[in-house]
Parts: sequence; structure tokens; C-alpha cells
Amino acid sequence: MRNTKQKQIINSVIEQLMHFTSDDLISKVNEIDSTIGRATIFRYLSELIEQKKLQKVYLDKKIVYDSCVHEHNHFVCEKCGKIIDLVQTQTISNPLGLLINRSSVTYYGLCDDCRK
Amino acid sequence: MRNTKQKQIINSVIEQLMHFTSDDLISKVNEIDSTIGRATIFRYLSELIEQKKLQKVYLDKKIVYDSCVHEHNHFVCEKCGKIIDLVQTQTISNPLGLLINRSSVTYYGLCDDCRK
DNA sequence: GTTAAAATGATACTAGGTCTCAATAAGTAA
DNA sequence: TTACTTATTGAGACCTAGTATCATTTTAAC
Repeated sequence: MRNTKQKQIINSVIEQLMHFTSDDLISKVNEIDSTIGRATIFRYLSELIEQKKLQKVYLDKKIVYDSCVHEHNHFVCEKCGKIIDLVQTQTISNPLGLLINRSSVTYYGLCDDCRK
Repeated sequence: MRNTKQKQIINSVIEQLMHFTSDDLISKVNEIDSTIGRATIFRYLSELIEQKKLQKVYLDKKIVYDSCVHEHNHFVCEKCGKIIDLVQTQTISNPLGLLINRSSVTYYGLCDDCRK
């Protein structure tokens, strides 16, 4: 994996952001260097995810990239759209003043048939 | 809301399916009547979701529609792609022989600022 | 420097939709 | 039963969030 000017710029932008959409990233990168193409940015995002340096989070209304890669839950404010990372101790017992209306839980693994 | 031939056909297909992607639905509907357009199907899907007769579920690799609308969790087999609805009692204590590798949890609600 | 492989940017294409709009169909009222 | 009004439809353009292709750079190892 080669160290390029493009990757350095993309890294410098990501370091400033906790959660971001691909569009957020593309526009901030292009403010610095407008010749960097979308394909390069998406390609590098995929690499970072592969390397577990970034996590892709699928929310109901949008997809965000998250620099926090250890397992944790997310809280999404349905009014302002803010995303808050919830680490273990904060999960349900709400020290952040969050009003939780609903939750979405998905488990990934192997089903009975595929374990055989 | 008018009762149309199109809605009847779409309903009859949905009744046969537990979880389906929009593509699944479109092709099965078009097997019955190939003149029914994509827009009609997506429009009606949105209506059904609005009416809480259907739930849209965002998984990492695909989006599925789920006829089970009460709050529940999902299990996705990472090998065969099967989706299993988990009702309360099955959640973690695994009577279905599932091997859970990871989970994704998102809470939706109002943050501290938006509650004020 | 040379050179070979990796990376880039332009561009076309994809999935899963939404939007627009003229044409059609549903259902009520006469 | 016909007339009329308004909802619904289908075609097609457009959108978001990407992926694939490929000729043209660039990197970094010699």
C-alpha cells in the first residue's frame, strides 16, 4: 500500500471528524484539493474499513463512517440528526439525558444450517 | 385511498413473503402483471410502511422489508444470508442454534439538546 | 535514472429509490 | 348509467451512495 498525497489529505480530513457521510468527506477533501476524484475517496474508504480503521454504520436515514471502531452502540437524535457513540456503561442507563424511543438490533453470525 | 388492481396484486405477493428486498417484490409482481411499474410498487411500499403494515430493515449488505412489524431483533446469517426474526425470549439465549459473531445496535430518540 | 506495479481520475454503470407529469381509473353524485 | 372529480398509475428523468473499467500517472525499489 503506497503512501500518496491523496491518502494524506483524506487522512487529515478524517482525523477532524468523528462521524461523517461520504459526501461530507468528499466536499472537505475537495476544498483542500479539488482534483481528488470520488473514486479515489471511496476506494480509500473501503481500504480503511478492511483494515478496521473505520467502521461503516447503516442508519435508517443515512450511512455514516465512524472513526470509533471498537464495538459500541449508536444513538441517533430524530430531531437534529446528531449521532452519539454509546460505550458499554452508557448504554441504557442514560447518563447523557437521551430519550430513547425505539431501537434496532441486528445480530450477525451463522445460522444452525450453516454451522453444520 | 383507492383499491386498485395493482395494490391487490402487490398485496397478494407480499402475503407470501416474510422478508423481501424491493427487487424480490418487483420481479414477483411483474411475473403476475408485467405492466405494473416500479414507481407504483415503491409508492405502495412507502404507504404500507407509513401505515405500519410493513417495516423496512437496514442490514449491512442489503435492505429488506419485513411483514413482522412489532418490535423485534434480527439475526442475519453471514453465510447463507437467511434472516431470522428474534422475538424477546429468543434474543440472546440462543434456542435456535445461532452462532452470533457481532451485533449492531442503534437507538433512536431525542438528545439532551432537542428535549429542551 | 529505470522500471514494474500500484494508485489515480474520468467516466460509465449499479442498486435502491424519489419526482414529475400526462394519461387512466376509481368511486361518488346525479 | 353516465358524468365528473380526484386519486392513482407508468414512463422516464433524476438522485444517493457507491463500484467497475481503463488509460494515464506516481511511487518506491533497484
